[in-house]
Amino acid sequence: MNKRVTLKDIARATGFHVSTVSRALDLNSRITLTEDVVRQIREAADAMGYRRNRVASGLRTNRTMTIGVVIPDITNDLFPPIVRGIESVLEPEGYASIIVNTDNLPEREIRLVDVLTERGVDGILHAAPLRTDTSISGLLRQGIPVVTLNRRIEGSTVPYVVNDERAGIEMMLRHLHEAGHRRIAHIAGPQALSTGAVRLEAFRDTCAALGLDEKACPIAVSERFDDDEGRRCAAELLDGKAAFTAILAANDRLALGAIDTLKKAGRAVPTDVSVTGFNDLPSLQLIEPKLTTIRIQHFEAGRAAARILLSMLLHPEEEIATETVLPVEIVARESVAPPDNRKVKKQA
Amino acid sequence: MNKRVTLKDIARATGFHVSTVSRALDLNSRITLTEDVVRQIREAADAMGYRRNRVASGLRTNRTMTIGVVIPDITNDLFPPIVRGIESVLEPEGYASIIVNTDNLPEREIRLVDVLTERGVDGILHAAPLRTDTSISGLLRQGIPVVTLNRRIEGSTVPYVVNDERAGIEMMLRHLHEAGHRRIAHIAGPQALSTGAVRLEAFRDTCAALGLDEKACPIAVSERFDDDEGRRCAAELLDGKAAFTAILAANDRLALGAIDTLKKAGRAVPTDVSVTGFNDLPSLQLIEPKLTTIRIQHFEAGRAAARILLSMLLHPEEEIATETVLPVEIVARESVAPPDNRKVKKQA
DNA sequence: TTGAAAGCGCTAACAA
DNA sequence: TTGTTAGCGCTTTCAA
Repeated sequence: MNKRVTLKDIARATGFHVSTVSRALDLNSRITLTEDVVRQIREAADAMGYRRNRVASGLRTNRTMTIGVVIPDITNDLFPPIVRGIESVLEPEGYASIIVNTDNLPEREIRLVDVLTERGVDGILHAAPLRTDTSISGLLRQGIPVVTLNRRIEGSTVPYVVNDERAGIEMMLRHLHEAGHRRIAHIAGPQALSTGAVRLEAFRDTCAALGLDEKACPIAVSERFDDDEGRRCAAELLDGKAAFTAILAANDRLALGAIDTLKKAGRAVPTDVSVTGFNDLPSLQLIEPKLTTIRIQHFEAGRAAARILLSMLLHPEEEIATETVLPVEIVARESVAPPDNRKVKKQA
Repeated sequence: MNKRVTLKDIARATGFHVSTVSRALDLNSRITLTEDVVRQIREAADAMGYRRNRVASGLRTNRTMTIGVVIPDITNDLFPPIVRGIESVLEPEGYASIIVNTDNLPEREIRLVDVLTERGVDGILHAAPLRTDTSISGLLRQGIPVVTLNRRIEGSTVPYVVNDERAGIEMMLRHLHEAGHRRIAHIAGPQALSTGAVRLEAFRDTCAALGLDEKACPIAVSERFDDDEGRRCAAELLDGKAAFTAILAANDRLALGAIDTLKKAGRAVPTDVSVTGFNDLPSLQLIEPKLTTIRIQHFEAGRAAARILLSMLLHPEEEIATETVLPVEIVARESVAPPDNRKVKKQA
């Protein structure tokens, strides 16, 4: 249980002053020291097992080399790749990250952002903030740099990185349209989350652009992005009076839940009803039927946001990209087939 | 961009001394202050939006209220629930966690544990350390409390929380035995990881206990706990001369990969070959055939380890549980069926 | 019960 | 090029 080695200890051992030791150990010090002195000090530091106390240095410099990462829930498959993407950029630069899970609860978000600021994080990466801002304006007032992922803050100068969700929904709807579908239902995501709202809007807009009748495109709105809500919304759609030959779900989990309900209702996928997802979760590869979906770049979103935050920290005066929209792509698999028009008529 | 409010600011505003302010704001201060003074100070602090600077208080008290969590990889489905379990215990007590991903690489582990100690974490929760200790003895020398999860450190006093893996393997092997299987192959996990080694050992021991012929129980050892290695090992087993009617895989991913290879080789699961997993990943529910597996308690393991660490931090003198073994249970689903003896004979 | 003062370990402006 | 000194914001011992 050795006590920790401090600069003072090294100073005592080498005969130099603490400030000299500090400078010798500072990799990007502007001040030039005699090569030999630096060597002596570094060797002593190594031998004694010195580790810089970042708490002390953070207090002095006001930089903790720690950033805060705010996510809804790490057990949601979307976020681990984002976290690793962030880490892949920040870690080589010497930053560590404190991760907090908000569960999309405003009170939790407020409390947890306090947890981060109390610890003096140098900046915050905020993945999936709520649609009504709970904590970001407060952070800006404190002068803490913030970059959001997954969603932009409207009418604000906060830089953001998003996936091109509008394009994704549009591509998917056109894909179904080209396969011959004209009656396409949508299971929308929670409207309290930007992803849910944006995708629904894009769905409506594209329906209009394609000249699809609004009544032929029924919509069920989910409360959460999960299987259960997918099941519930699919049942709601089946119970409705509008017939449909395809379901475009706002994410993969909703799609999987919907497929489950369809199967239980005796509707085969994709023979009777086509179903599509959004996100391209890794686990989809093993699930039958293999889901047609939109691939978004989780890892890359984390990287991009981290790079922006980094440049805000290192070069505060420089211009930065305030808006980054990552391209998405469609992954056509087995859950889409042309509609069976005979059946539709019968049903309608 | 207000500057942060400090104790000094509150002292100036209220007319009291900083030390008085500090005491008034310290919830578990032993020192008694006049009720009215406390109220005045607290009100001023609230009004001014004071947040304690934990960097400064950490420097003074040597307690950062931050703990380090070391995991192999957050994108591995096992770990998010562990992380949330940890958080569920530590967060209410005011602790934040810095999470690092080692990717099971010793050099990374060493570097990242430095990242944690440099930041003065009060303790470390180490999930899945390597079999040969890379960082734990160093932490103990520095007097940093450590609890390991998933694996124990042999011949050491470090408290650990593990799942009862031996029992899991034994239950599963007996389950297959009772179904009539006598030629059971094992796809073992990486032997550099304790989970891989322990499960293999338990497999061998239980085979012996059941009186199964060693030659009837071929073993393929994987390099990683993933689908690809499951595929490769299954192919290796199929190419081998030993016939088998079941594969007991060391985890779910290996099992899923194996099923893929079996299908492609024209062997139906479970009709021709039964396959079992370990861990009970949530995504299994949607994958066909539904895998028979062992359910372990990820979330609860995180909670238990965090509770132990907490008591080490708060009551260093008290006795703590050095060994916690969480029970596992078998989840019988559809990937196990009685062997078709005719086929085995033909093949053997 | 409150105030004064020291100091945690480090960095950086200033001096030599 | 190196040393001196002050101080980041907080806690805590000692004194009043």
